Amino acid sequence: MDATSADSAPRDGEPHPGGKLTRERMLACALEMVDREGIDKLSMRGLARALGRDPMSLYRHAANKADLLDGVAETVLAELTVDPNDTDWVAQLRAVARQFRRIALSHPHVVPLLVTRPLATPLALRPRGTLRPLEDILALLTQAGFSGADALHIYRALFGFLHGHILNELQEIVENPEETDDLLRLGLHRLPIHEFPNLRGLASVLASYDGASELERGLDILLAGLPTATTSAT
Amino acid sequence: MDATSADSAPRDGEPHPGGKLTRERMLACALEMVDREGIDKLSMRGLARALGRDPMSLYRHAANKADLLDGVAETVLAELTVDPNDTDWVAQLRAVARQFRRIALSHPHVVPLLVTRPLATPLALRPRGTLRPLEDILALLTQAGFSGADALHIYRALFGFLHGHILNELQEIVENPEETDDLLRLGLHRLPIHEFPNLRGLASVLASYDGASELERGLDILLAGLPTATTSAT
DNA sequence: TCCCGTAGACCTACGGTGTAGACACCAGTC
DNA sequence: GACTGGTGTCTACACCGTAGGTCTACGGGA
Repeated sequence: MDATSADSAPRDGEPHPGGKLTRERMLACALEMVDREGIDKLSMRGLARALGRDPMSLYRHAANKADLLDGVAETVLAELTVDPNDTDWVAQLRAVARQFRRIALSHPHVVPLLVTRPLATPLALRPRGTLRPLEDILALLTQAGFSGADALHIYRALFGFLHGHILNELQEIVENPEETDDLLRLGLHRLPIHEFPNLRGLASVLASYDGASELERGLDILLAGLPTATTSAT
Repeated sequence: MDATSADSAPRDGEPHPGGKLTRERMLACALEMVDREGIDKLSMRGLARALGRDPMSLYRHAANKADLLDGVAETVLAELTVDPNDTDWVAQLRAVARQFRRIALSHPHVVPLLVTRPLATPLALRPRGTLRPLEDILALLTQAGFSGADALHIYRALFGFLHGHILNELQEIVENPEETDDLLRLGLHRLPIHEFPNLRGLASVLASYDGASELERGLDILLAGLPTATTSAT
């Protein structure tokens, strides 16, 4: 009675294409959907449809929708790797920053989750994968000679800046990409001239935003200023 | 037949307590609900209930729910005032930063809206009240001698930092406020010791976070570093 | 005076949502 | 064989955002 399938199909003709459903597969599929259609198009039912399962199956692997979203954020953040043994802490932080930017830009729809979910959960209850970069950066900085308090301070300054920067960068949305005139491209002609003279005058500058170099300039300022604001090390 | 009410009641006995519904009243009520119960407890139907109207009435004053949320964010941001004629631009930016922090802390549930809504809308289509601070700060900085490009750069750096800072500060959630031991207060005892030694060791530092002074230190670094990163003025 | 346009409020209804609760099935272990 | 715990499924409930249509009051020409 059974078809060509391996030992995973229970009885009917191939009900579940790829064997058992795991949390990882569920999260991967959810991430893919979010990347494609944005965060509020993700529904439990839609996700189940994409996986070919019953919607209620998902609740075996996530307590509720919030938990699923936490999982998606954790999946993305897991791409971030920190080397706590790097002896050049400045270089390592720069590397982390660039990595973070790259990850955020490749999952723009997840960014609201990344910056927003921690507001709802006490630190110790957050997904473990979310705390990993924090722990590793603390290790990096204490090995570099900073006190725990200063290390924490630097972590906060760095990620505060990173979150702010990425929110800035993702706001650069062009309204009419095919238009050549910057004012029209950005839709700024809609603003009344006498109320927003400065803003309208900056069309060309707005249009030429360069996120990568903006990040570097910010890092320059931050990393130059940090040691003097703490009891400096090395 | 009519009761004590003023000239606003049409016929039945006092159908609408306070006269006609306006966008301002609707937004004020929405803001109050969000402040009280958080953002995802706000529904059109619930809001209508609180206002004593039919749910569909709200659509006379907001195109849809997203527009309503934009309105709430705009209402909050309207509390922010910038004096573009201040001759001391550094002091003025500091004042704006402190104001922003105060506003954000008094409406913590709106913060996700403040940092997140702009990601969905091109700059020129955002609510006007949202663009006001930008325009005013550009005016302030160009009057101080900065080029338009540098002014925009400084605005971005400031608000990037502010958003990052406030997201940081609002993450400080105490799990068991009545507990005296910091480790238990923050729930850090739940983390495995061998996986998160540094983080667990920082319980006391985490518990004594001071947002106000953190903001000031960040501003010191930022405002000291900015002029050298641009073609400095005054 | 009549007429008409418009703005505000309301009602109904549709197709979606998250998820509680109960039940069926299976693999292992005693 | 009986029991147990993880997994999948089905049904059902309460709620959501909002399209479409209707009723009423009001203001301004004609």
